Amino acid sequence: MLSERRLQVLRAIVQDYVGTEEPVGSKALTERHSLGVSPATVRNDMAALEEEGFIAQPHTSAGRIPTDKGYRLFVDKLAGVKPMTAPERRAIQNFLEGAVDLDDVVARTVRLLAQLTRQVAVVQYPSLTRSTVRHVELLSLAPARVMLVLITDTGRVEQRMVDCPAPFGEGPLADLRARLNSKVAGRRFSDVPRLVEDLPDAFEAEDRGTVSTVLSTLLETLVEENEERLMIGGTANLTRFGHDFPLVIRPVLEALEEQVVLLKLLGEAKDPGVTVRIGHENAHEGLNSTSVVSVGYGSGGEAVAKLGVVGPTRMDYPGTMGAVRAVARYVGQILAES
Amino acid sequence: MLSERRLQVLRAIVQDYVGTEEPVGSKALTERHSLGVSPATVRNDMAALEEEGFIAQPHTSAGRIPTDKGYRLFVDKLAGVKPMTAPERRAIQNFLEGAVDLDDVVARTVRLLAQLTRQVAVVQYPSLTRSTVRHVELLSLAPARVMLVLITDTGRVEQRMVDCPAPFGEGPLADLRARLNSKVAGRRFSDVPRLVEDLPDAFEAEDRGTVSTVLSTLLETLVEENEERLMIGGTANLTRFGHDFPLVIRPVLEALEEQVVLLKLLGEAKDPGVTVRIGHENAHEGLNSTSVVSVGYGSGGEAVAKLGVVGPTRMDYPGTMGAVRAVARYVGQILAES
DNA sequence: TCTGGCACTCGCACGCGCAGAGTGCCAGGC
DNA sequence: GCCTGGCACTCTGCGCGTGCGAGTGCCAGA
Repeated sequence: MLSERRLQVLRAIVQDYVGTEEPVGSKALTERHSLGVSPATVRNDMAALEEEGFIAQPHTSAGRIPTDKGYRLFVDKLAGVKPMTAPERRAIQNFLEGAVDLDDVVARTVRLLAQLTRQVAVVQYPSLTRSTVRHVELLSLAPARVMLVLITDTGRVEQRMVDCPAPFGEGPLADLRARLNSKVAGRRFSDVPRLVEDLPDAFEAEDRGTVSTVLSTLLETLVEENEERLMIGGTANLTRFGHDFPLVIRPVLEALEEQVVLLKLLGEAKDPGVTVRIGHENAHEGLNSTSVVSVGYGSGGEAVAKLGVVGPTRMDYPGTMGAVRAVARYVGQILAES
Repeated sequence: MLSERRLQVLRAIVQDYVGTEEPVGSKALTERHSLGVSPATVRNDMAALEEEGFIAQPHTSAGRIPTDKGYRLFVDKLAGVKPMTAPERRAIQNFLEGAVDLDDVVARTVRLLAQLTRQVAVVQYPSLTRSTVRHVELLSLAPARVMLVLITDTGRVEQRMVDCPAPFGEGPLADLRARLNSKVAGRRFSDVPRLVEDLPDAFEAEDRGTVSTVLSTLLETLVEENEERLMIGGTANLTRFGHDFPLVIRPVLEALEEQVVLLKLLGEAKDPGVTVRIGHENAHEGLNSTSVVSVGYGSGGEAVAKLGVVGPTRMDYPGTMGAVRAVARYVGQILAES
């Protein structure tokens, strides 16, 4: 196992490299951190760290830079989560409280995260399947045309147009609306299919087709929107990625446009706390030189969606993790209130 | 005035430069375009074009590149709009027809535009103020809490939570819903304020406060959402901007995140047809080295919103204009159908 | 186990010269 | 009057060699 001092050396290397963006040498280390030993000793430690794969040199006779494995150790063992200061927390809260609706909450969250971390922010809309139904509304727009509006407890609204196989009167429509709501209001989305199963039986034969059509549209909405939406912001921060960035930035931008990729990325984070995926730990190739810091957020105790940031592996992990955690917490509060 | 041949030379320069991304010289020009004259003659023409400010050389003894003014002349006089081929048109139509709701229409449009033009696509959501009301729905969520749902003829849905000053029964709520819809359904949003003015008078004194609150939330929604939403896509295409791109790309990404800037940009395009703003013609500084090609689209004869692309001034104008125009046309059709 | 010293390696910045592309201009021809 | 071929000139980009400095690895001694 690595000695205490070697871990200190690794921590110092990570911190310096994150700050300067340049390979760090033994002399510079002893000057900037009071390690209490000489550069020569540090050199031996560095050789050992390199042997173990925690650091590497870009080329002989350059300083060392941390590897993905080095960052991993740093995040797991050497660094905590840096909490936000009180003024920062107040600012976050104030900014989020100005939101007028769910879209606005998400939009503000993205901006906030991007600003705080100076990285690319990704916020997932509160998931439908893990939410509960607040209300289902049916509107008759034409004799054989119904609009279905679905409202979740997180304030999300989905609507669909339904073309009915036969004209559908106001009476049966009101009936369906009432029955539907009494069945599903307050229930989780995942329970809905089971709950509405026998609803058509309560209707006259002539309306049964229409009722089934409406219900299947409702179920479709649940499934389709399970493929959830995201909002992204702070892409301008990509320009601070590094010097060589034309090659790096391209796949990142592409990955960011692939919602599926991003959702998978966020979905992989299973821990209750902040999750960090470093470099090659990300399954997607384009993100091999980035790190993803993500966390779940929710209106109650349970996470209904994820949010996070994407940045260079060379990032300020403690600060980023602190910001991500704080934002998630306050977004959860805002959602619970509304 | 410039002679016919000089215009030909300018056209050839623009075409070559757009293709190769490199300054074009007199010799290359005569080889690739059958101008029927020698390089020396072309050189004289180029000198004249430079004198007039249509082209410039990056440095002495390099070829010429078009200036913003040169592109302007090219777009206005020398190039038409390249129509899409029949297969392309079919592909566009097929792709857009798969959309399930408005969000999806917009999302697909963005992807389509980005793919067709290989540039950054911007699509504005159909505007509220220029739309008409299809339906207003009021849902009682708690004794003193009402959800307001607004549905437009373009399929857009907006919702707001209303905290009432006093409990509001189902009876008055149904009454308000009916009166409200009979007043505003089918009317333009801009007419709504006038139409609902005297609605509170029809209610009992105890409910009037609540009715006013609901109405003012409705009006607020109209105003706030007048600040309209956008969707952006194809940012990965920014990497094809040029070699020097770190400096160029940054302000562009920043501008793209400022919805206000983009909305203004699209808003400036007043023509009924495709509008092109080249380089410094764009008011926003960050976009001084980009061109914006935009056009209005709408479900009926009238434009309800804009869409367009942002790319390097060195772009294929005829092709881009053709793609933008075609996509706008088909999106309009899709919206009219739904 | 740590330290100071020393030789060694390499990347990088700098200066130089050369080749190539492209221009401007001029004198001559149609 | 306009076009053309020829010629001298200018500039950039590239390859090459050199010197410098940062940083390392190793070793002997405390």
